[in-house]
Order: sequence, then C-alpha cells, then structure tokens
Amino acid sequence: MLQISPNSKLPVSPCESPVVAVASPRGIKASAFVPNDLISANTSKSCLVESTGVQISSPRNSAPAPANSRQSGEVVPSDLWAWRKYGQKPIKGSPYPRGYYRCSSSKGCSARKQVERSRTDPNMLVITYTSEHNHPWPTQRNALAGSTRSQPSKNNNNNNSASKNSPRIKQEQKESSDNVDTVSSSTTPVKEEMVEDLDKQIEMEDGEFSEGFSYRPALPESFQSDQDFFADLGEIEADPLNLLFSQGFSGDEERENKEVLDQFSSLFEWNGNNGSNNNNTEFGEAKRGL
DNA sequence: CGGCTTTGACCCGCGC
DNA sequence: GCGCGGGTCAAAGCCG
Repeated sequence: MLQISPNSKLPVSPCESPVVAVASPRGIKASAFVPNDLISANTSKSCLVESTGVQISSPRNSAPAPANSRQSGEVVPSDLWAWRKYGQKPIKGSPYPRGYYRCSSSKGCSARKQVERSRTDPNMLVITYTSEHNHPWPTQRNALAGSTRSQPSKNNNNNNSASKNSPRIKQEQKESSDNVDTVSSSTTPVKEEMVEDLDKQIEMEDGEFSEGFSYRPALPESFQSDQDFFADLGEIEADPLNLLFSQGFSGDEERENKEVLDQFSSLFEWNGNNGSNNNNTEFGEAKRGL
C-alpha cells in the first residue's frame, strides 16, 4: 500500500509521529489516510505509527484539529518539520474542516500539508503532504524560531484527556498516480507483519534518503548518518514500535503510553539530553502528548 | 516582541 | 457566464 514514488525528490514527512521518522515518503505530494479499523494486510507496507498525545493545538509541528483545535485540544501526530497553519476550510461532505499547514522550518520552503479528519471514521486523520521541502531536516527544533505554544501545563492536562478523545494515529503511505503519498493514522494497533514490511520499505528507500537530502529527525549524534538512522529504526520498530502497537492504547492507555514512551525515549535519548529544547522538537511534543 | 492560530475574504479552477 | 468548492491571504488576537 505504501509506496514511495520514485519520482519523489524531497522528503515530505509522511509519518507524523516520533516514529514517523522511520519511513518518509518523498513525494511531491503525500497524503495520509488513516483508517481506524483498517491496519490490515492492505496497509502492511505503510509507515504505521500510532501516536497519541501530540496536541493539535500545539503551536507548531502539530497537526490541526479537525475543528477548533485550540478549544478541543485534540491530539494529532506531528512530524519533525515545523508547520504553521495558514488556513482552515470546511469540506463539503465532511463534518470536519480541513486544516492547511505550511512548513515554517525554512522561509522559502513550499512544503505544505493538509490535515483533515476522515468523514467515515472521526478517529482517522487524513494527512496530505504537498510540494517539497527545500531544506534539510531541522536538526533542532528551536532553530525554528518562535514560541512554543505547546501549553506545558495547560496542555499536559489536555494531553491526558486527549488520549481519550483524540484520534490515535497510524500512518501509512501510498502512492497514487499523481504523486500523492498517503500517510495514515489510525487507532488500531499495528500488527507485526506491518512492522516487517515497513522494514523492507525502509531498506528500499534507504538509497533515496542518502542522496542529497537527509531526511532525519532531530536526533542525537548517533543518528547523524542516514544509514545508521534507518538501521536503528529497524531495531526500534522491532522493539518500541511493537510495544506501542501491541499495547493497544485502550483503557488505561495514559499510563501505558507513558511507559511505552519512556522506553521509546530512552532509545532515542530524546527526552532532554540532546541539547535542544524539547519543546521545540516533535519528539518532545509527542512525548509530552503521551 | 515574535510567531502562531483563527477566521473571513479573496482567488482560482472546474463543471454545468 | 455562473455557481460551487477548495486553497490561500491577511488582519486580529493570543501566547510564552
């Protein structure tokens, strides 16, 4: 299902969660569709990531809330790019509005993404990436100036509640005829096979990633090499991701999420020791969210 | 103070 | 040509 367009040149963050860093489609246009109950064989090739806790309302890096993100404080997966919302429109046929985001990591960057909630399943988010980033990964979030409206205190509360009300996200990518890569988010736990497939996919993409652009998240030195990064990702997927996905996030998901995230965090060492402000990293947000 | 979100207005493409 | 729907702009206000 998830296929990276060969013609794609630049990385577009496909997956919107910390794990997102995993595989990224580099399509001119990529979109995410996240069926809730789907995560099945059809999505096995996807970059399926379950992410909870990243607030939509969080200033940057956050996906938009279907509606009134601020008030709703919904959770959405976030990628490593910095996104700035520039518009929102109600979509005909869908009770949920579509949010329009532009990459704020770099001034001239034309990368954009649209985030909307699936009309069929409110728990699913459809993320569509358009255009390309004309700059490398923001190695440090704080490089993106700006405030972190990520309401530390206020949002922490929201994050907790968010885990209940907001959609969990898995992401998959697929290619369409017009260079649209899709990333989906969903609530369903990921199956192992998917992770395996994802590994394969990553291998396939590895070459692409190494050329020109470094599609990499703000991670510690150990991840400075694309190859190392993805190699490590494989391990990560086999471990934390499985944990994440297998946990299911139901019931006492808050605590579980924390635990899982802690493990995940330790893997990446992203929680506080990478020299950058956590508030300025997607990972940081994701972690906070969880 | 700078950057972000919100939101109404405007613009543009498409179908009839 | 007109209406509709989607995408973008830009002013206002919020937040750290």
